[in-house]
Amino acid sequence: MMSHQPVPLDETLSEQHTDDEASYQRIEQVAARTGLTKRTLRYYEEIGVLRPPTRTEGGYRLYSEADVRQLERIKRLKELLGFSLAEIRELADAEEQRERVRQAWRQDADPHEKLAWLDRSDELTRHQLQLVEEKLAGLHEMETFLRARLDRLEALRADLREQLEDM
Amino acid sequence: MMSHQPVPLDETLSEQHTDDEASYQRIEQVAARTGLTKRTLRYYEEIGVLRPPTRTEGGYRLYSEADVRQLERIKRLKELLGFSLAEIRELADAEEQRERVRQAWRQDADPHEKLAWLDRSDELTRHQLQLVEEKLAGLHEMETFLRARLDRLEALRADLREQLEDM
DNA sequence: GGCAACATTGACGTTCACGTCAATGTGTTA
DNA sequence: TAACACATTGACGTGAACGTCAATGTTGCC
Repeated sequence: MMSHQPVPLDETLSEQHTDDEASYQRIEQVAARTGLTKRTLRYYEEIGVLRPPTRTEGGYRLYSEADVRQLERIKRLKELLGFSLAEIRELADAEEQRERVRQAWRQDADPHEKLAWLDRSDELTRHQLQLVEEKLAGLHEMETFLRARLDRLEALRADLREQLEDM
Repeated sequence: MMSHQPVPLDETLSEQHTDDEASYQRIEQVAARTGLTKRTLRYYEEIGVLRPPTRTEGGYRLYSEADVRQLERIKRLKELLGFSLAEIRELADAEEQRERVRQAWRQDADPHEKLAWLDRSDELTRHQLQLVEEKLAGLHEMETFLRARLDRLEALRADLREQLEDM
């Protein structure tokens, strides 16, 4: 009821202005860029896999470039790797935890506290890595199997060609 | 109403008796071995991702070792690689096509026909391989990223330890 | 041949990941 | 400031992948 420029509400006094926050985009744009639907964007926010973007005074969502990157990561985790949104949410939560730790890092001077945080971060990362490694192992097995089959097919083909030439 | 031994109906005159068909198992057993539920086994059969197993005269399902292996493949495709049952069904259909081609292989004497079949089989396999490669690439990227993070964490840890020793 | 244990087929219920529609408010442009 | 495109929040609908329950039939064993 009194808006002129589409200026985001918070982050105007953002601590680090990584020029990600320079260009905000509305939901339609982001949907088009990511290949997701508007409904999906709202849903991801609703269930907590995407942190709520900023809003205009009127309540329109304004997505940052960082948000778009996160959405693309989510999309890959889902489509390419078959993670459920629940799993993705776990990963995202872990990332946020890590982020908070990084923020607090410079605040805290106690090296023992810092070591504990490092260990926590390390553990989270190793857990994620393990998930990835498991899937990698399975895929490698399939790859090997399929390549072996291709080789066998090629051998058969060679036999056939030889047979044909001999006649 | 007149059954004595749990002898499967068909495949008793099976063309090749690969001693897979030697030990048939009932649904409970198979469920326990595969970690799937009985409902899931029936469902997979219903939607066509698993070819219907043989039955006793009374109608009990009897799964072969080959069936169990197929179920384990399906499970991996789903849980590890995130394929949908629709995708898995496509892959299974392709496999069956390949199987039929193999059966017909010895029947047909025309080398040109055989070459055409080889090409078809080759194409199916390459398609499957491509799906796998795509997922592999995505996972490798994630792996690299996570390993780099672990390295950075280790570097920070080393710094901290040094600091502590100096005091 | 009788009985407990396990199987079968419906049929309906549930969760996830959205799709779709309606009622209403916002942003931009003429 | 009127108009029109685009946004918002409910709310209900949907397809996939099963879970669960009921009614009934089968198998193995004594």
